[in-house]
Amino acid sequence: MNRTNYSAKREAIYSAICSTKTHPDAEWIYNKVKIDFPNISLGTVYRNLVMLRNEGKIISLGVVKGCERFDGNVREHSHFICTECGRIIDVSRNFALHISNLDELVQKELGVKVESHDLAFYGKCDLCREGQEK
Amino acid sequence: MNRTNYSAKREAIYSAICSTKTHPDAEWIYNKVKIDFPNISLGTVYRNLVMLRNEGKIISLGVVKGCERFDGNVREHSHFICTECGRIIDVSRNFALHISNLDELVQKELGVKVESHDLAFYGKCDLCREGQEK
DNA sequence: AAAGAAATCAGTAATGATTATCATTTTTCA
DNA sequence: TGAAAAATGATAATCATTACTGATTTCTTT
Repeated sequence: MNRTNYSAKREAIYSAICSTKTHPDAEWIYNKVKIDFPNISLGTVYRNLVMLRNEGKIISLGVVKGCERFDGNVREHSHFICTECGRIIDVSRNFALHISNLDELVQKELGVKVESHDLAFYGKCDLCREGQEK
Repeated sequence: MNRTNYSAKREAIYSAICSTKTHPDAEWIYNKVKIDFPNISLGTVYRNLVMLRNEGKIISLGVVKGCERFDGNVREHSHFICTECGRIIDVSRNFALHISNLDELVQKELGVKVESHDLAFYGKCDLCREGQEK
């Protein structure tokens, strides 16, 4: 198997993700890292996102409006996703107690191995609501 | 505003989605409808998926392995998604009571309008587990 | 410290799902 | 029925992501 070598770029990518609560996509991360590494390639960002995700250092929040979004906060927490602008906001209230025991129920019912779960809320964020005052 | 005219193809697309529990993607639906409408275009499928979703007759389950997946069952229910093969399985156990009251908490905390939520479980399905006997 | 091996990278081409376009066909309703 | 509106087929365009390749960096073993 391939080992993992040190990479300053990978560290910068990870730092960029952890530096924000915007749950960025590859392009955002690329532009952020570019400040310190002007010659970085977008392909390098994508390649390292896969590696960081496999290592469990970041998680994917899925595809929102065509772009995959990432989070450096790997502790269990829920998100609100605005269906209008695509903004993703952390829900600080912890719902783990409500859900963690459900994993076992799903495993039993379906005969599968549940490794994670995700609770997301969808709707209109505050900015989009006032933007259309409704 | 534009009205919505009758369309036999749209009905067939909706029927195709409701005829299966596989939570299909556009390509699957296209091939299914093609049996009865050999000249249907893939673009028509995509166009009608948008319309059916806007009407609330189907829901999107998000992008799994690069393809958006759809469900004709719009009643609240959770899904298990296999991270290996992309299979999506309905969870029959109803968790609505665990979650519905959380919408309000999220609205209060973030000042947003929550319109829906989604609880998904991820892991390895029975087939993928035995396929790698582990 | 230096060399060879392995991993990472930049730059660029390729991929593939989805969307847009437009001329033609179908549906609606007066 | 016939004109206006909506839907469609065929195809081109878009755009996020992946694959490729030769150069560069990191690691290991002297």
